[in-house]
Amino acid sequence: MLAYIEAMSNTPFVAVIDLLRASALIQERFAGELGSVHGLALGEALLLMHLERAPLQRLTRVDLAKRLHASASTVTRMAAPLEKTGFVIRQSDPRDARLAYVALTEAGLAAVREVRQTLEKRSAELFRDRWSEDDIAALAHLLGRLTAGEPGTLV
Amino acid sequence: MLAYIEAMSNTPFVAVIDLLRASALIQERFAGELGSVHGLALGEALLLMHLERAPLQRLTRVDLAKRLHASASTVTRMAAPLEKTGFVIRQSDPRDARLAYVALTEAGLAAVREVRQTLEKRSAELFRDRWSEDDIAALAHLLGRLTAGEPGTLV
DNA sequence: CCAATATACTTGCATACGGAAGTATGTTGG
DNA sequence: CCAACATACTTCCGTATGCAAGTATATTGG
Repeated sequence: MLAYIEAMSNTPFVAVIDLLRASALIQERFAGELGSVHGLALGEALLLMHLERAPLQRLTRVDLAKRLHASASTVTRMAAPLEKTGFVIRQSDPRDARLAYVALTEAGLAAVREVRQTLEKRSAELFRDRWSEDDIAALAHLLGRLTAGEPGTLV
Repeated sequence: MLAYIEAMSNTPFVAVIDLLRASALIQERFAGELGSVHGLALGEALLLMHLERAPLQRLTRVDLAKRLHASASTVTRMAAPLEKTGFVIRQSDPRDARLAYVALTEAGLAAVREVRQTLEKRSAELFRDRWSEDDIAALAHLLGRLTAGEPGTLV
């Protein structure tokens, strides 16, 4: 009862805690199939999805870092194996030699489209039980407001 | 426009993607102050909060692992520095010698209460702009449905 | 023009994580 | 009773991450 009262008076905190728990749950549930079926980590999939939605389907490493909420060094190291697989290639900017774009290849585009389908399937399964279309839409809308200020689009 | 149509027909996917992004955003924003003010990582704070809400304010390592969506080895290693700090102590079960409880100490209880206050403040700030009480409550309720099956209570 | 500063990226280092293997204890079926 | 299996925990190993430092290029202010 006390927990209930406390929860009612601390709605933002409850939302944040449940959001973190839901995120961990989703990552746990999605990572396995993503790795075994597509050979990609969740982070790599998100990286490719950002590229897919970017102009010219390419982004600099710092832009990717901001979109992925990761450090620049992490992006550098994430790009290396994807480059080796042939999903991305390195491109330089003739006007600014500091920039090293991570650009999606044809193979990468094909891969990210398959990955997206897998993620869509699993996402739908997540709400299969006792969730109305309106509930899901409401959740998506509210979460969208939280991420409204973030750079980049993934869907 | 195409993205808009696609988004509308893939609401579960949109919700999942935005949930992951919101989670990364929150972790990024909370981790700094949590570390500098309380000397704790976000994961350590969640561990202590689980202990605070558990019966006898203690849990076995496997229970903690389930609640934290972490591996058993991770919990073992997370508990070590907390034990060194004096926030938790190791307890054994007289009936089952395999069990090694992680139990909250008085110092740990004091620490987790302060951490909780910090998290509550930051959580409130997250919704300070353009969020009505009803919006926050709706979000908390929907996220609560996602984590309803999870073991343990944090709020 | 150029010195100072800012930006983009990479690499070294310390830390954190999951999975597999190992150890210890508990449970179960014959 | 005890052999086979299950459970709880720890340690080892490979991998991933952030931060700080280093390099290279671009921009800015005098």
